[in-house]
Amino acid sequence: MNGRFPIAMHIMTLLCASNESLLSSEYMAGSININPVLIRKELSNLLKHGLIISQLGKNGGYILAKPAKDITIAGIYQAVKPDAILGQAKNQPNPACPIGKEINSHLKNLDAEIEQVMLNKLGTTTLAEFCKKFE
Amino acid sequence: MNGRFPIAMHIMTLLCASNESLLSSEYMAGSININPVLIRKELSNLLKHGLIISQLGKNGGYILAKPAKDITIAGIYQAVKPDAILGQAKNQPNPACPIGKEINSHLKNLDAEIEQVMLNKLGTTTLAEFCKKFE
DNA sequence: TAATATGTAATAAAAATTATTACAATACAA
DNA sequence: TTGTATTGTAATAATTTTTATTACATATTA
Repeated sequence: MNGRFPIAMHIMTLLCASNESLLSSEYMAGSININPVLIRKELSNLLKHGLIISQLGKNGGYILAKPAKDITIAGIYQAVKPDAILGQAKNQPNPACPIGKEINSHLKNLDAEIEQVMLNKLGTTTLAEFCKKFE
Repeated sequence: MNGRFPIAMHIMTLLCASNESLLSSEYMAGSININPVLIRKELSNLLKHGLIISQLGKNGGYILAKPAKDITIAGIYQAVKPDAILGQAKNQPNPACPIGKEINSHLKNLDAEIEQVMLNKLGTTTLAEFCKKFE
């Protein structure tokens, strides 16, 4: 996992706290202290996942696509989740080894199980609840 | 998360399947298809965590430190787990922003909760059970 | 029509991961 | 007691991934 989830959470929290006024990528980059282009890339992704809405042109910016009480942390995680939460080996194991031959498929199954319990847990908190912590 | 967990699992599974005969780092590197020095680094770490035992010198190698039924996947994960399973932002958020100022501590709490449910789940499977899948 | 945003491509810089080389220390076996 | 195979680890190089920057087309408002 890289820094995408913290960035996505930061973006969503800012938008939640903005109380439906448009925020610019420049403003959010200032809060996160990161390059505006990277933010816009993540914003593109959140947009694609239907979590936010953008408005082009002057005075444009971003707002949440729906009420924060209807967005769960799980939904945000889904938008940025890596292929394998438990990590992926870069090299193909030796197919002549009885363990090496099969291990990737077993690890993949394990990964799917873990992702499920994570999503269950992350699904119990809404963005609105998370945002309340900042009051 | 990088490739350390898959490597650690591969090592532990090989040792479990070896039925208490010593395996060399060279042999394991061949199954995993990775550089022997990297394997030895991970072996050092597993050693430090008390999961395996090494024997120096000619005909040396590695074996499990205890029966595979007494080792859980959670125990293996603990040996290689990253600081933050949900990822860490590289940059310090803007302390002048009310969200930026606090978000890291809230994300850290969230991370701890998620790690706990992961460990609970990984704790329900032993290495012996995982190893049985390969029969 | 000027100004201010989003959206995105191309590229550069930095950081992290993985691989390699080298060699000391140890223990077995002939 | 000497040669050999193995662990253990440091130093360095190569590769890959992540993050930052530059540039600019497109859209919208005033």
